[in-house]
Amino acid sequence: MSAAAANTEGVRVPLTRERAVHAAVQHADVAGLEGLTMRHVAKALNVAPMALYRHVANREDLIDAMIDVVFGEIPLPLGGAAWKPAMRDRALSLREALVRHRWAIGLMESRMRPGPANLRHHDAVIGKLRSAGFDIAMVAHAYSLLDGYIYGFALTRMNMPFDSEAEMDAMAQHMFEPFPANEYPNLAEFVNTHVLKPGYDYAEEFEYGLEVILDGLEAALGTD
Amino acid sequence: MSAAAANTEGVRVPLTRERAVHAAVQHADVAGLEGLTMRHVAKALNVAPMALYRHVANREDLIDAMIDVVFGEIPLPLGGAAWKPAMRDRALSLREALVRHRWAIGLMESRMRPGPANLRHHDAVIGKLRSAGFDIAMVAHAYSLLDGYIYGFALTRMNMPFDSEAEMDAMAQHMFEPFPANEYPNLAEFVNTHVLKPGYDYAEEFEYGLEVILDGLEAALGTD
DNA sequence: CTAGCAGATGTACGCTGTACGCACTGCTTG
DNA sequence: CAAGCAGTGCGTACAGCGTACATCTGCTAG
Repeated sequence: MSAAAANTEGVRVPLTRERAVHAAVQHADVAGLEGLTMRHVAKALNVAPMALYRHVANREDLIDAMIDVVFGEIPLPLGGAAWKPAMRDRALSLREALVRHRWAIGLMESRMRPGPANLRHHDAVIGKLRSAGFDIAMVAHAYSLLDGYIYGFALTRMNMPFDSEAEMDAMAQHMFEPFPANEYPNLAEFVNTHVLKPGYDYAEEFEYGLEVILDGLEAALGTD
Repeated sequence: MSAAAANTEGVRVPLTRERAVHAAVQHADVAGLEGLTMRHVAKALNVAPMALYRHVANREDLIDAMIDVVFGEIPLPLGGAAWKPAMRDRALSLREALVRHRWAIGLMESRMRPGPANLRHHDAVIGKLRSAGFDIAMVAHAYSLLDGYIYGFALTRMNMPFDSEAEMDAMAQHMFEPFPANEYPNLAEFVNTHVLKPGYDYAEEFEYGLEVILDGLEAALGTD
């Protein structure tokens, strides 16, 4: 095989920052952030590990770029819609992106080098709120509440990727196993009659809280 | 030096799980989760790295135990107080614990092996809500909203440990540096006139959102 | 044809978690 | 007092990590 990068078809495809970042995102979607190693990303691209360093400064830089990809997937609230549906749509889009890219939860707001999509996103959201009559302090309140809730909800549900109810049930059993029955009666009742109830849907839970927050902000906006 | 562990005074102090976990918590408080290596914890205890494995199954098990220490620092809502002040106190205690132990944010709710303090805590909180008239579905709503907000707020503020305003200002400059001025006017206005304003206090921001959520829950409880 | 150069590579280093087996301790028995 | 035993700490070793550095390769400009 030639020294130059080649894909599986043997056609020469030069490695670029974009290709590297995309491969990294795809890998992290499957293997998580801990499974994201420079060597694995390189292997996915049919390239030597050190080749990546021509296009990214280091692993942190790669992750910064990956986060900006996630921000880029969230539509900007640009239209003339009212602030409330705009914020609701943004919250749902952001949540969907976080579900697609679990590894990004916890990193979205803690990067020291925000990318352009990141800044553009926040600029657009703030602009939407400002033009809807939120003063600066109220923007801060709204943003804290909304993003706190969105990221927090994603975070607390991150490690619950149970597609089937049986899987969920097994996990619950596993967690309670080391403890005597009835030691935690309230928790047991809650888990048994609610979380494990057929048809329980996290997405509905998310939207309930979102409405409470949006209504609370609307009320606060009126009394300002 | 004898084969048995000895502290700096030469008095023999047997290594225990508790001592190991405590040292790990202290180390993580300073060095973060990434800086928490088995070798460093061992060094802090004046012990060989592998000695830890007599008391801890592996690094994950150690972290599980550390998380339970954090849960143990949060007072349980036991008294006869009304649910609202009880939930407010719990939220503030939890937030304080997360500020003390930044490394724990993102791990508190995602452990597959919850410890006894963890389960006791959730049991007590659920019990408080139930005895205040929340039905099971309403408990789920309240818990999702409150914990989502608490953890999310902590998360979005995690990497903002700026004690001084000058430090905050420098960080903001640094983040905007690579971009042309006025490319993000709304964001710039927000950062300059609010975040960098003297006297801006994150704690106040947290409590504002907390009141909105508690009021929203109270209203929903009434109309149920 | 040759020079230069950008990009991919191979090697190597210090770090990590931790499997495995040994060595030492102090207690429990006879 | 001796013997054995269980518990605890240690030393060695290995695979895998991020990445510094020097080298090699193949394209492009003259």
